[in-house]
Amino acid sequence: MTRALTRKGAATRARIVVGAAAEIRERGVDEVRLEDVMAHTGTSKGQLFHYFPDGKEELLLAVAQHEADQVLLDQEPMLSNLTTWPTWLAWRDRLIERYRAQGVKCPLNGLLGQTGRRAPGAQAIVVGLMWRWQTAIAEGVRRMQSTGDIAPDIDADRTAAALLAGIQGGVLLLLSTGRTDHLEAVLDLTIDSLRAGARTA
Amino acid sequence: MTRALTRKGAATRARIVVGAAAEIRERGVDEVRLEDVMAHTGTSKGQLFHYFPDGKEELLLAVAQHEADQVLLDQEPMLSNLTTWPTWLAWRDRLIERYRAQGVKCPLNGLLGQTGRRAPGAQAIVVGLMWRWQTAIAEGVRRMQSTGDIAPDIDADRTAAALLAGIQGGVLLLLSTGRTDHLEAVLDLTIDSLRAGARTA
DNA sequence: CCAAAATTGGACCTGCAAGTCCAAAACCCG
DNA sequence: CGGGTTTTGGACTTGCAGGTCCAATTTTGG
Repeated sequence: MTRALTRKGAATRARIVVGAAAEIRERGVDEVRLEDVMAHTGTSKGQLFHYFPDGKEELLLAVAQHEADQVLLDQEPMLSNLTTWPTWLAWRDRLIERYRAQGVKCPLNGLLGQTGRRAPGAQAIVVGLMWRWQTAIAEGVRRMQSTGDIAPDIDADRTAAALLAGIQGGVLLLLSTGRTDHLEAVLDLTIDSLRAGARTA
Repeated sequence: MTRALTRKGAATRARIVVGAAAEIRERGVDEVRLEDVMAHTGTSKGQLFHYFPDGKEELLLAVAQHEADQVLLDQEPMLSNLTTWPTWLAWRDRLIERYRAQGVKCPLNGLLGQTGRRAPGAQAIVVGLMWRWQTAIAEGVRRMQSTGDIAPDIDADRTAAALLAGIQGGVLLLLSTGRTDHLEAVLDLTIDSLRAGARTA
């Protein structure tokens, strides 16, 4: 079934997903036609429906998964190693740098706003992404607590939830305003707050 | 020009905007057809294009403005009177209650994600909303500083920016997960942090 | 090297939703 | 009341994007 994929076929499929993802990031989900994807990836309509029998919806789902994975990969290796303050700051810098560079071209926006409504599966992908993201942050907080760098009475999960929300909102506001002020404020204030608490313990 | 509106005409126009807004909140921007609006508001195509000559785009813009205004109105009178801790908490409760009730049906999502790309004017509306929102919060922080309830060394604008981002992200996550956990965490942790700082001053 | 299966190209179909048009009805004001 | 204007209804046009189909070509495995 899924085993019916030649090396060449797999390559084409991947090319379509990556190309479509780029196109969508650039111009938004509902501005991208299948024809655009075809042109941009050098494929034909027959190929699109060969690799994605359910058409656009299935393609969007694949793109969503691809983009979601990418979001977390971009934060490595910091995100998985939030064990010292320098790492936290490096993570902070990476986030800001990444989103500043990317500007208005946000994969998440497309995933959440548009794809989410259509494909029920996309919802699950986003939830999965957020869950992994938040878990990684919470894990970081706990490790810092174990070394005494963060006060033990802090609720790691709740803090991670708030920080994640702040990041998402910061990115969202970046999309509207074009500025990273909000994202920076969230990260700086939250991290400062966590550091300040350490001495209290 | 705009004065060529009979009392009846104005009523019809308003009915269209309100009805379209409800429809969009319920089912998402790109799931709502003009025909749906017509059915839901008891109007004809002729009327739609009579009151919104530029068609769907112009209608969406009007809806966006309407929804944006509504967002802030829903937070009154608390948002304009963040002068005591009880008011802050009441504001917090109102926000959570409102978004919990509204669930996945979020006007902002539609405005930002979909409308934003299409109509350049919608972008401006969202920015305006965020600006007013953030300004109101910052004003609240400053007033609390003037009464000594919040530490004077806190950067009101930056704090407001972070809080606003947190709220937006919290709502965004509510859309994906269906839970208000993130929103609550942001509000509680931020407000607690502000209160804790007071004694330091 | 051959048959079966996967891959590819692109013409064609189809449905739908935005937008156009105009004539009928209601309304306003002197 | 009466002429001009606004309001209303709904049939019709149009373009387009997703999806179908199939025949040609390449690849694979034995």
